[in-house]
Amino acid sequence: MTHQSIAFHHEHNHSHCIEQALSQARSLCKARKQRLTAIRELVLRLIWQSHKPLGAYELLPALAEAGFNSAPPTVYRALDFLQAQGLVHRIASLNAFIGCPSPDAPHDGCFLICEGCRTVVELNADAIINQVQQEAQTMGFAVRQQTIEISGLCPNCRDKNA
Amino acid sequence: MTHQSIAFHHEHNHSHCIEQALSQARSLCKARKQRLTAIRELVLRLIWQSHKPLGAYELLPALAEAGFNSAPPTVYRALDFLQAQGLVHRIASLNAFIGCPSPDAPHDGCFLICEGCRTVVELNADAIINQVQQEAQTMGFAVRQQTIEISGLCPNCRDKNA
DNA sequence: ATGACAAGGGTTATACTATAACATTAAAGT
DNA sequence: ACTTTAATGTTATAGTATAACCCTTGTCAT
Repeated sequence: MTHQSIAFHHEHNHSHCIEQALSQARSLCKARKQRLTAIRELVLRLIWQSHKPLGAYELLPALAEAGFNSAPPTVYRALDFLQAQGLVHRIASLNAFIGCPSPDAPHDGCFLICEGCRTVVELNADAIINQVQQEAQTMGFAVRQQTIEISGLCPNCRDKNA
Repeated sequence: MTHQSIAFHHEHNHSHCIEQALSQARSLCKARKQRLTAIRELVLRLIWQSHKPLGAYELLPALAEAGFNSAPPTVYRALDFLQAQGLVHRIASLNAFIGCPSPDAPHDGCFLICEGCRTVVELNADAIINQVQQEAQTMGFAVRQQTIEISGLCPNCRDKNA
């Protein structure tokens, strides 16, 4: 099983995903002298509770339960920080957020979004990105950011429908 | 000048773009036995008034001026129709809509979005789409829809900034 | 230590985007 | 003409995101 396809196998031990994401976040923030505060860490943990993206407003109840303010700015601030650190990505086509499995280097994700189970996998898609760069260059266009979101059916859900 | 790059040259005779888009829309709808009503045609014309995407709410004042109801559902219905006919695309990363230059065959667009002048160009990006298909196939993922939106600077704006 | 400054968070209000639900009107087919 | 369907009008509301202001807490130089 490749790293990338793990999320499409619902039998995987997901607590590994969570713990790895959190410990990586802690060490990255430390190295960058950024503060992974309680709110920020909680939001990151909540987002990593599954491989399904969560909307900002879905996070608010859990913040309230944990005793924090649960007005929208609170969660958007945390999300802004996490995005800036590359710890989460925003999925524009879903208005939702997903944890980034490789936050070491800043990058734009390339996502496979299952319309059956809503699982999202981030591809390591150099080939696609290079292709985009090449097309853009032909037009004299200087790429700054790429939004690449592919919707369809993951292997599991495709088989179920068949 | 290629068809695709026209929008990045602001000297082009844009009335050609508008008239071509509208006449093509009329003939397509006729062939498909779909009704390009006054509201729908107006919305399409408004969207084609530039190569910059427009938000749904930016269209409402013009609808009101033309004597139509200008509540949100009116414009969203028109946009839904135009999207279904492939006459406009929605840009997810901007929550905005842009005219499609090649509505004959249904397709997902691949867009270059200039952050300087906000002009958007739709690429004819078979190479990218094939690359995406290939990556997805490797994962056993069945692609249904692609959202590919590239932000950056068009040739004009890039030169200005330099 | 302490004061100045910057960063984070609380709070209220509001902007922006999109759809639900139901009533009314207009068009198309018979 | 009658029926049926499609389109539009209308009101209300859901969902997403940010502005603005204030207070608290952490950081750092002195």
